[in-house]
Amino acid sequence: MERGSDEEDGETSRKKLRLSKDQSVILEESFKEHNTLNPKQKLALAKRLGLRPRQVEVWFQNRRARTKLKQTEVDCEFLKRCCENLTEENRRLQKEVQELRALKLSPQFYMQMTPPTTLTMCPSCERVGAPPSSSSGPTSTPMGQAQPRPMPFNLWANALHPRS
DNA sequence: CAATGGGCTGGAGTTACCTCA
DNA sequence: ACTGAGGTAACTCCAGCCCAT
Repeated sequence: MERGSDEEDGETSRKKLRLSKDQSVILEESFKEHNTLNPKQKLALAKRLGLRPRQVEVWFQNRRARTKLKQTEVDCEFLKRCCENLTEENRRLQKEVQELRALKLSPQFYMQMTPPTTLTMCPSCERVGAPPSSSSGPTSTPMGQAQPRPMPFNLWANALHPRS
């Protein structure tokens, strides 16, 4: 790698060059095609832009860094939304647990209550809390009635495809 | 075949300069 | 005119890879 190259052609201080609009456009286009350059491509691009190969190299390094930073921000937003969804889901489940506990304590109301929200119909088998046809295995629960509960929604899928 | 040293490259972090509100 | 913030070109340092010895 070229090091300390800013004093070539007698310029001792590092002068900051502002790339022209055209140069930026060409660099961006090139970056879209491939975000790294082999030495040949670098040389050709530098020649085309009237820049030193080192400048092209630096531009690509910085561009990759910017891309990564942006992606990190996007990922961060994504995780934040996941967290919010999970918090909300947790709140709901806590509430449901409370309701179920209340039901257990007062069985006289049991028959009048509508089923709790998370005991909704399984989208695949279309049953409400019914056991699978085969006998219950080692996963059967103490109550003997709890079933594998269908997931209300897929958090990751929701976060990934919020509009679908 | 494994070890080693040198050259090259990319990533991460930083600095210096420029622009603009 | 001055200033602080943000953007970015250019830098340093380091790690990883490849290749010749």
